Amino acid sequence: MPQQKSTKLSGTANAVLGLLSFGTELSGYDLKKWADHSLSLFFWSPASSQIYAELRRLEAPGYVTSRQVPQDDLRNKRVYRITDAGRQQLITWLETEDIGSPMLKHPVLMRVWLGHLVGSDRLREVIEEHRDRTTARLEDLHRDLDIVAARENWAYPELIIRWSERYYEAERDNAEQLLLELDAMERSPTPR
Amino acid sequence: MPQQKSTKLSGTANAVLGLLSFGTELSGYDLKKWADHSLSLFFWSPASSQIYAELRRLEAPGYVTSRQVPQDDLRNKRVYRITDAGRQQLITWLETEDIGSPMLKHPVLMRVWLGHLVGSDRLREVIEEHRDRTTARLEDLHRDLDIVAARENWAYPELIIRWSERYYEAERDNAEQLLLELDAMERSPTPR
DNA sequence: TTGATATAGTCCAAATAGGACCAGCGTCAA
DNA sequence: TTGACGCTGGTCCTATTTGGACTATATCAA
Repeated sequence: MPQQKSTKLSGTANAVLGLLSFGTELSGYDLKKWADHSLSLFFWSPASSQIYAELRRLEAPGYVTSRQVPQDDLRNKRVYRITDAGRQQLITWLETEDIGSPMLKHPVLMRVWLGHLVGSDRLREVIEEHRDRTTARLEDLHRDLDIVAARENWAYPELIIRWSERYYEAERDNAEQLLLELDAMERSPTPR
Repeated sequence: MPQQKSTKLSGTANAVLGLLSFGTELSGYDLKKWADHSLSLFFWSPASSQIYAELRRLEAPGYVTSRQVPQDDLRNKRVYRITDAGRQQLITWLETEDIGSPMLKHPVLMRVWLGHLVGSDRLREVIEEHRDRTTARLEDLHRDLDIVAARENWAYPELIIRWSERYYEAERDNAEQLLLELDAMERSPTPR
């Protein structure tokens, strides 16, 4: 019976527990794919090395269990499953950890901010590309929505996808507006 | 004459150069405050230890210069100024570095995503608080806009603030919509 | 037959966060 | 007037996290 010492878990550790909390058994590799696909919409996606490290750290206090699955005669993979203690730990974290502010890391806005160094043609190019990539992303999301909506017990992830759709729409519109304001700036008597 | 070896600079290093590129001489402490205030709108704000480390790293290849400023008889501070080489380095970085995707780290959405563990009252509470904090932030931003608009040479930062206003408005509306969808979910025949 | 892509990881260096600590000064209240 | 607290201006240390290089095998396509 493994002791669950109340070691503070990092955000990444709890994110991994979160992925496992939907019930399926997953390998580190699976977790990375899932994270890229779902978690990355609203949180970062941890590096795979980080995921493997967290899994080992989660196993010691008994928050997850693992077993070997033979793949073929030479290889096997290790799949992980959340335990009741792990689920409880996650719930406690969700309820007690205070909720920080959202963080945004936006390379396009970084360019705009330093517009005085960039040149407005290049700037416009960057923004237009961002707008187009956002629009493309929006279509992917719409496909994801169908997939997620079909599953049971996925009502909350579905909310996330709907939220993301609205988020990307706003992003696209904001890019458009930014282009308009750039036009206006260039026509106005801003001295250099 | 310091050699500027073309050592790759980290994102943080370039962000610091960016802050200095507006022309004023700044101490590490000033830079941290500025970063918290402006950079944090669309990029993260580096830890102060990180800022001091980057400043030392930027001085070696001659991207910034520094001088001591006596404060009182016992203490003095060190202020930094960007050099032409630094400005050129920053421009090169802006033009050649490829532009990654925006990254979002959103603790509120994390809670929503794990809604099956959280309980819908708590969830609603979290979202409402987020909406209110966003609204408050919006007012601060509006004040900042007046300050920034008054300065010359700050047209691009002004664009950023306008962009952020639209961003926070969308965030507020999205939170509101999320609350509506939660209501709908609870009235619908979702088992458990 | 060669090469690309997917699976399933490990390892390491460098970047980054974040808190503890230090010191002096100013201010406000008890 | 003494103490508490906060702001300025940092340093130092540890833990976290990233990201790339590396190892293998299997599978599919040109």
